[in-house]
Amino acid sequence: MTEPGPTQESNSLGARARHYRKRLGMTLSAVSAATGISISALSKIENDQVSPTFANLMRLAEGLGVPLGELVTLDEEDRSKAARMTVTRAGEARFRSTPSYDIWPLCGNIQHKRMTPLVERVRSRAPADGDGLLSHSGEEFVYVLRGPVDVHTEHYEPVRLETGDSLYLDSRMAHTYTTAGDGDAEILMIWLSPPGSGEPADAVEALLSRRS
Amino acid sequence: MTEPGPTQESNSLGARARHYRKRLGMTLSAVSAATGISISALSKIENDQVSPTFANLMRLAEGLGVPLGELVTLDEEDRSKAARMTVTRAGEARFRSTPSYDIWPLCGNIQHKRMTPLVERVRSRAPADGDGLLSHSGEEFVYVLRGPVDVHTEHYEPVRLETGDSLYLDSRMAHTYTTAGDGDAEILMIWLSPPGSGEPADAVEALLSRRS
DNA sequence: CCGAAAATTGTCGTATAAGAAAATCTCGAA
DNA sequence: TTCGAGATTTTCTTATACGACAATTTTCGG
Repeated sequence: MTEPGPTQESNSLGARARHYRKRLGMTLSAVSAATGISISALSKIENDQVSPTFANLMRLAEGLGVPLGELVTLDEEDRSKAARMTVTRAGEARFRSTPSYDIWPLCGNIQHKRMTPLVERVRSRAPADGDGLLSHSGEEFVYVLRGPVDVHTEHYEPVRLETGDSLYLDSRMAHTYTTAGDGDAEILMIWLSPPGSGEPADAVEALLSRRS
Repeated sequence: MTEPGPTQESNSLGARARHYRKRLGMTLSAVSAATGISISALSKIENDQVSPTFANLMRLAEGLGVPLGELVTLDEEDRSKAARMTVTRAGEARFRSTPSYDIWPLCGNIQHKRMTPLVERVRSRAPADGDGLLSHSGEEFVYVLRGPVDVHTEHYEPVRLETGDSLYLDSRMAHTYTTAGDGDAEILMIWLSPPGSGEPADAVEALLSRRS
């Protein structure tokens, strides 16, 4: 029965569940396989036709790779921004450097952005060469422009990335990058500061100072 | 041991529920009155004899004055222990497509990431070719892997990006990408969803769904 | 327009959560 | 120790989520 739709509950549990599923490009049957919940039950959950049990909520969060708190919590807070668009040409970025990296912050002239994009040239060949493993807040995504690159972390075995490979990691886990080939490697990194930590206006400076 | 006794949380839902109730010095019947949940149901929940429905979880969190995420989420150690990393090899990503783009979501299997990285192959040569200008919430960063690419927006003149150029834009401004060369172009896009999207604005979904 | 995949809706049997009331437990006071 | 009143747990019955299957409907690409 289609309730007159008091509101298009964009923040209902079902809407969030669907959101996370779509985000992974998964179908209901894929989620069903991943969670053990039947397709029909999933459909009813996403359409808010049932009130799922806690057990199924946990399975669903697990299968979607979303923290349970995230799945059930309604977020609030809408921030507005003035910034609209900025372009950085190849080679136009301002150059910075640390013992282990040459860094080109991208799109630095936009003010209210929450992601911090950088191109880094990796010069060191071993973790000890430069700064060692570093831990900081936030998350980072890395796309290898010119590899190979080795990723060293405190919890995983080193991973070798070739050109075109990508990686996503929780920055709180200590990590560092080294070049694994003959010459320098080059990576594109996008760093995302945690929600509470103000504008990443000086994010690059923070990174640079941490690394000195 | 001398456990100071301050909130040694068991990671059981019932234990947490009981803890929050005790902290308020409330009795089961008081909570029942505050939440509308029967006393017996509350007792069973606290003893982990049942798997409460989502409806009751919300009422319980409300009545206890605890954020729902807090009530259902395991403690901090668990959260940080989920030190996470994921790698996607070049060409390993799942393939999706729209009339104007071929899309490879990257690192789709990591838990709780806030950025959504994609590689997109841009096929359309004019904004009208495909989806037209698209507006959604959040921010996006684009790095051109193989150009040239034209960026069309509602407020700016079209911008031509060559290989290695990058761009940062407020996704709420309608925009689209077209290839400006002979063949297809390829871009790396990182989309960042807003902290609390009152609007179900999922870029992947928006891109994948033909129109909206 | 067509066909295939995905998603929704409906039914039924089963498992189990919710609610009401009775049974048991706690614990302070006489 | 006993008593008793509130607090909690344990029956019961009822309500409803779940899984399986089937039938549409919707979506989306060709």
